[in-house]
Amino acid sequence: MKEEQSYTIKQTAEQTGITEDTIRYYEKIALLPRAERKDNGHRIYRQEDINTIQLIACLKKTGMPLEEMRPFLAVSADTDPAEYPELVELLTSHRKNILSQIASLQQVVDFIDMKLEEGRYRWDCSDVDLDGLLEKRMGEPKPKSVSPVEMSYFSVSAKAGR
Amino acid sequence: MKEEQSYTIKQTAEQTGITEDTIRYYEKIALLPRAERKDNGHRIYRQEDINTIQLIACLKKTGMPLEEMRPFLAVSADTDPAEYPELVELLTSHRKNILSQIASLQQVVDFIDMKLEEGRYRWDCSDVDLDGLLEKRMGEPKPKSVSPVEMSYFSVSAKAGR
DNA sequence: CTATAAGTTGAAGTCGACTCCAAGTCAAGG
DNA sequence: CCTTGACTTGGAGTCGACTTCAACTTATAG
Repeated sequence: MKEEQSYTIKQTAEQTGITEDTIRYYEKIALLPRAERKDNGHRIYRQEDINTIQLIACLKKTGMPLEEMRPFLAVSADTDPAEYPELVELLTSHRKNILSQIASLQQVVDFIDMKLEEGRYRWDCSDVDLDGLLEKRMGEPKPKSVSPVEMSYFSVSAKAGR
Repeated sequence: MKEEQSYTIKQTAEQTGITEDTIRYYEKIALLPRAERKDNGHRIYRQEDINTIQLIACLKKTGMPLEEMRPFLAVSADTDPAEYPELVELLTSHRKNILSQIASLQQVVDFIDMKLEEGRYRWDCSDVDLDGLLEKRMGEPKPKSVSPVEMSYFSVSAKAGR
């Protein structure tokens, strides 16, 4: 119904938080498809392209290397994932990946919270119920999936006999 | 009560998942304090050191650059954060940081879930209640902090008129 | 007509984080 | 005594992801 709006590279950069240089770079390494050009050679972007760039930005935040993004960008376009079993595989595997990342991050939050609490109450020595400490912040019960291995640096701070 | 146990660099690498080379590298750039040496010059590590390395590994997972870790490692040792206001500042600010990272990650999970759902039910065109879709997975109500901007790539997939 | 702004290109440079290498030391086994 | 293995060092090389650069085109405003 309405003419598809288009944006300059500068506008696109502003909207996505990705610099113009980087956008061109992504095009160069074919992470983005070659953008359409105006008669003067300037790139033009549509909403669709901006969405793609935002997806890249978001995946970047998950620490995914650019090369690994390629298949995701294929999905983001118009592929039906159900038709490509290995894509479904990929999606579910990365989903698992991210969930474990979230757990990692939550651990660091807990670590910080503990350090902050420690500063406030200033306990000296004496074993303290760490599980209890973790439990009492936030309303969420959540599975508490923190592995004992990764948990170990809590103990250093808990005793820190030095 | 019991003699403090010590580990070789190899054992330390195995326990932390960080390679020997990388551990030496961290020492070189003084991210880790110079490790004690045996008479033959070989490094020896204690549990405390292993904990520190594991904290580094964990922070790495949050995408933090090595340089930014330095203050955190100071905290992890035996500093009382409450005595260094700028450290408390730092901790709370990074805490905020991580929470927003978690939100980002959750978005990608939602994106993946949506794509997967889409494949299963195969809707054609027609606006679909995205909020409803997001809401119905997981038990957690959670604030649903996803910004409209970052949300935009959901719409591309939802209509994808192409 | 010229200056300014906004873009173009290909190539080179930078930076963080490793990763690898050569040359050497030391201890134990055959 | 020689070899093997586990380490040491300093320094060089690699890799991903930009970032900067020089030289150029095109459109608009004064």
